[in-house]
Amino acid sequence: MTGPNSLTLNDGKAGMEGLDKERINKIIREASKGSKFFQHAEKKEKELQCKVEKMLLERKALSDQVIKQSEVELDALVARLESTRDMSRDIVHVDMDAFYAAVEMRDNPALKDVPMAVGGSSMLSTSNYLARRYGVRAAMPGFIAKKLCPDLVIVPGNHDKYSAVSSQIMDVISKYTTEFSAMSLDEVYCDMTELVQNRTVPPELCPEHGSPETVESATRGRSPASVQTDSGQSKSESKNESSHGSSILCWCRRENVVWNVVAELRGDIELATQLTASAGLSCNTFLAKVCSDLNKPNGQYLLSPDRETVLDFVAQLDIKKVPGIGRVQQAYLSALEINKVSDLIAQRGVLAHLFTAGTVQFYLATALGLGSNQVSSEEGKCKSMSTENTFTDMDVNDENNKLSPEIKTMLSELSATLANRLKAENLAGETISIKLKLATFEILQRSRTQTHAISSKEDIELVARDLLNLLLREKLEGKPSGFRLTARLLGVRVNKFVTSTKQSSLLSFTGTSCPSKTWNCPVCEAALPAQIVPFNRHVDTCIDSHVTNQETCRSGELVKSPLLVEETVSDKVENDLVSQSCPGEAGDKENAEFPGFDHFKDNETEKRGQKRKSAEAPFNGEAGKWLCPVCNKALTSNLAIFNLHIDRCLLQGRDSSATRKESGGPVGAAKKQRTSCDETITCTNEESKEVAQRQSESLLRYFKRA
DNA sequence: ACAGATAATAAGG
DNA sequence: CTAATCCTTATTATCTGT
Ligand SMILES: Cc1cn([C@H]2C[C@H](O)[C@@H](COP(=O)(O)OP(=O)(O)OP(=O)(O)O)O2)c(=O)[nH]c1=O
Ligand SMILES: [Mg+2]
Repeated sequence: MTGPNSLTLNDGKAGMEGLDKERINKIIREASKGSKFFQHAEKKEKELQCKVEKMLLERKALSDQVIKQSEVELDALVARLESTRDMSRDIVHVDMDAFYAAVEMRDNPALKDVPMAVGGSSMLSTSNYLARRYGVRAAMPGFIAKKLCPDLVIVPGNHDKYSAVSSQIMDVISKYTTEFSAMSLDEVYCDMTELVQNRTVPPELCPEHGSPETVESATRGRSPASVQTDSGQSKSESKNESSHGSSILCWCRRENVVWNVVAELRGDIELATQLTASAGLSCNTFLAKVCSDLNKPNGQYLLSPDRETVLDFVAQLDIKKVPGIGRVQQAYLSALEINKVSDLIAQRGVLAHLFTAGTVQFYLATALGLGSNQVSSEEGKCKSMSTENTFTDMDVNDENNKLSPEIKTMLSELSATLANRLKAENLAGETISIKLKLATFEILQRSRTQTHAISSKEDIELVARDLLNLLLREKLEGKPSGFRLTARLLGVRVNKFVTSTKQSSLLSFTGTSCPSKTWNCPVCEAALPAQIVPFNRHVDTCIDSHVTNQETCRSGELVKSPLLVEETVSDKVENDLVSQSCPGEAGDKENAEFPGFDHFKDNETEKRGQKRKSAEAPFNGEAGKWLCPVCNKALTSNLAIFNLHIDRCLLQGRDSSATRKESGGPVGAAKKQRTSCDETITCTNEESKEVAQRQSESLLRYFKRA
């Protein structure tokens, strides 16, 4: 049972039909063997096979009776799904052909007739159709592609250029409909319903049907089920090849009008960009997407909005063609001898016991050819932003088990670029994650939700470095001294964005302003002269008014705490920073652990120095220290560091109480990724309402599907 | 029971 | 000669506090 994995060719992509898969896989294998990547891929493959085996055991344990029973129960769900079928809209999926590669070929005619790919020797983003004949495709390392096709020309990508071209494409589409949404630079869903209605003419005015006879125009893009003998065939066929203009004379029938409109759209895209697009025409996003692949490149495929036609169409589909079914799902399903979409229905009674309710519902909806017919409308807002870098293997820890300088530098750079990108979109987020890919290709991630949204380079770096430190501690546990954790990738992500009015609230004290001539007030953002006493006085009053005015500010109590703390600061912890003061922390004594705040050391001394002179103490009336409301330790009165400490402390509290609880008794519960479906569709009487609700909720979710 | 946080997995371009 | 991306979203399981 060796299914497809990262070590074998993924065909099934447009332009990759009928290749010598045998030969190609041999070359890939040859080029890969022994590498760390290969070893990791093998490991993952084994793990997957293991899970598949487990599932098969569960499958074996199912009696025919139980399966039958589930089938009956699932039929209710099928009926419910069926009742949601809506084929009234004309949904189109537009997908540029070999997009990046096509742009490069357009701009450099020397690349026109050679196999080429965009990317580098390490990784290709995509390839042109000539290169695909050799098995060269996206997500393949360039050096392996070269072995498959020694004449392959690899050109570096230019994302900005593709982005600009993408904008042109969107401009063209916006002339057709306002209801469209871009899934990527080269993919768009459009709702053409309205346009189609507007451009449909009455039969008596139809160029083709002046007379009553309704002529079905068959084209290359006709669905198999509806191909029939008709007179318009040759005309439509040739039009389809040429790809622009209206290929069908008839403008009185819905399907023909969509066909013509989309042909026109694709023509306009080509006029504007000199690039070709393919399109799928159907009644929902799922079907449209599948269809857009069928006549690639530079073609279109229409699937008639007819229930039987749709059912026949999906039934014969290879399971892997379904968007949402990737290599893992395929492995599970093919092990169950489910290879076509029709098998999903046939084996629904089995699926019910092996997959989650959501997955079963997704499968059934798929088999019914159902999908979302809503494009655009809501959201459009991004939910996370991340940057990551791959580098030659690098030690994470130095000889003292501190973060190595190289890693710190990486983290600093990543934080900077991420902060810039956040700033460009005026975003700030509460959750910071780091990602570490070890030299073994194993991926580790850690995240922490702060009590406030942050966006500055310094804030991001501060939290990210803390997370990385904690991860390092964790991974170093029980390891002999001298052990090095070595990584090949480091990444930083920010999510849980807050609304723009809520962001830049109290606590996003940006260190960026500190070295400059002016400092920005973290509350009102006013630029103030870089003098500590007046600055702090300003911030003080700002915070006071802010706290009282904004009860919605969830960090309000944390902000107030240091202000309300009585002057009980113990002087024993002089220069403490966060990690030293947190309970249970083996603290780093270096201030250098807090990047971007070196200048704060100066500020601290400046503050303290001036405080002795001045009666006006910033933030609190005492020795430049605040008390952590959680652990009661005295801390520097640096807002960012203070907040980091609190976030950490809150977490620590949770963790340690959890540890206490757990250590009291045995903790069991084996993990189960695919739960058997006992609490799902199968139910009786009272539970049914609840389940129905859960299902209809997830129904909505799953129906979005694109 | 529910909601939030976390970490891993899966999938897509 | 080496070399296996980068970015975004969703789902799932588990654990936590309420
Ligand atoms: C798979 C992949 C795609 N891409 C980019 C490059 C592609 O040109 C672009 C669109 O992806 P696709 O639409 O999947 O591929 P394509 O447009 O190159 O070819 P076609 O549609 O004709 O099959 O996405 C990446 O940048 N990284 C990746 O890992
Ligand atoms: Mg494409």
